Amino acid sequence: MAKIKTPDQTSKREIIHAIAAELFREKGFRATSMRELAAKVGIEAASLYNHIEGKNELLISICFKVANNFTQKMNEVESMDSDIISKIEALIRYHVYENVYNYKDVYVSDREWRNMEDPELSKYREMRRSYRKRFTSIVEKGISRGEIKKIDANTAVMIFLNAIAAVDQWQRIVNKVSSEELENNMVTILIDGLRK
Amino acid sequence: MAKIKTPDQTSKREIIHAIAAELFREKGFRATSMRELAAKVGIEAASLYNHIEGKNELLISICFKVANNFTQKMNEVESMDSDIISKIEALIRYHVYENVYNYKDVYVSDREWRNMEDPELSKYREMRRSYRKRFTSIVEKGISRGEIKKIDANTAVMIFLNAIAAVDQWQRIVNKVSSEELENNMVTILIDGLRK
DNA sequence: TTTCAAAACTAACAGATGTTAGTAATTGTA
DNA sequence: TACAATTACTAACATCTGTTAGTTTTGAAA
Repeated sequence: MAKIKTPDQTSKREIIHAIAAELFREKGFRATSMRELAAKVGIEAASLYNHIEGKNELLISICFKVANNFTQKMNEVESMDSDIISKIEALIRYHVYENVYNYKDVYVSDREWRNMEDPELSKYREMRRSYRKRFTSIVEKGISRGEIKKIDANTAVMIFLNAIAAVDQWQRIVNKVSSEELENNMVTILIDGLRK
Repeated sequence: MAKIKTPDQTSKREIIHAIAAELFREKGFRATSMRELAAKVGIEAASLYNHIEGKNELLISICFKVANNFTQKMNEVESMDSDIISKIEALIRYHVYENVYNYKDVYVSDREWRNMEDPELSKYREMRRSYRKRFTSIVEKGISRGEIKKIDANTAVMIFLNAIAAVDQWQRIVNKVSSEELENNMVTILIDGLRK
């Protein structure tokens, strides 16, 4: 036979995906060319197509990897047997975690998903919508149980999701503060507020 | 002479800028073509250049308009003679206001500024950095005065700025909740937290 | 050493892009 | 009505885009 590929841990396909995420994050999906990506991988643009299907596939792959992770976490949290505040805390901590350790993919899926096309675009939108809705339901249950103030649940969820999506600034902060300390700060501010 | 331009309220240049902001918001700067913009204005692409200098100018104009607004507001707030919580509340309310009534420009300046080039890019980055820093200083003063919990001020500011930048979702919520109610929700959640 | 698939290369495509040149139409003013 | 500036148009440019075709190189298995 031949060239069974010595996967020195990571296949070339995975390397391409990783570098693509990096470039999409830095410059945006549209502003990143296949020639630029290829150069950073160390091959010619045409050679990329021995490993991937095309530019769109790269974006689709990144977006759904992230969306699936968050959906799975939501499944876990919903089936937790605990009070509502703890569930929200778990979600916040997971968002922080993903944004710290997986920030390139998370950032791209959050800011560049609009560049997908149907049918993936519709499917992705639906996953986002569903995630928000499930998050909102948790907040609403907290309100009706008296654990949470009577605020608009949609607004609260929107604040949370966006508060947490500041990926490009995370890195700067994580270098000063530990990831755990960051999680604690987030939970404190979002759940108990600023006022002493 | 000739054609002194009857400015039926808005000049064509302003119309072009407004439609550009709309398209940049919907599809992104890179994904919006001059031909598409021209079609929406109702003229040919080449005719745009009788009114504007080029595509980059459109983005630059939008970004700095917004940046200047926020900088000016920060000047006002810094010179307010009030407690720190009130200053932060004033900033939050201004962010909500801008995001509701000026959401296209705000969104574009927040998500598409990376597409600028030097020297504008550097200048814009510096304005953002400065704004964050001044916001952080306010929070830190609040902490040292005992008005605010001992949290990491950088994290707090980052949460605030991003919580507030959820422009595309704002509109959906504003249709259900009034703008004032939205401001109140934001202030409550961010300053006093979720917990009852 | 031969073999053959994997993966690299060169060359080129067809289409889209921002922009310019040159020209014709429009329109308020003289 | 005639002038002249403004603004629209058509045509074209040079460049960049993602991708394909066809070919050569590579490297492990036989």
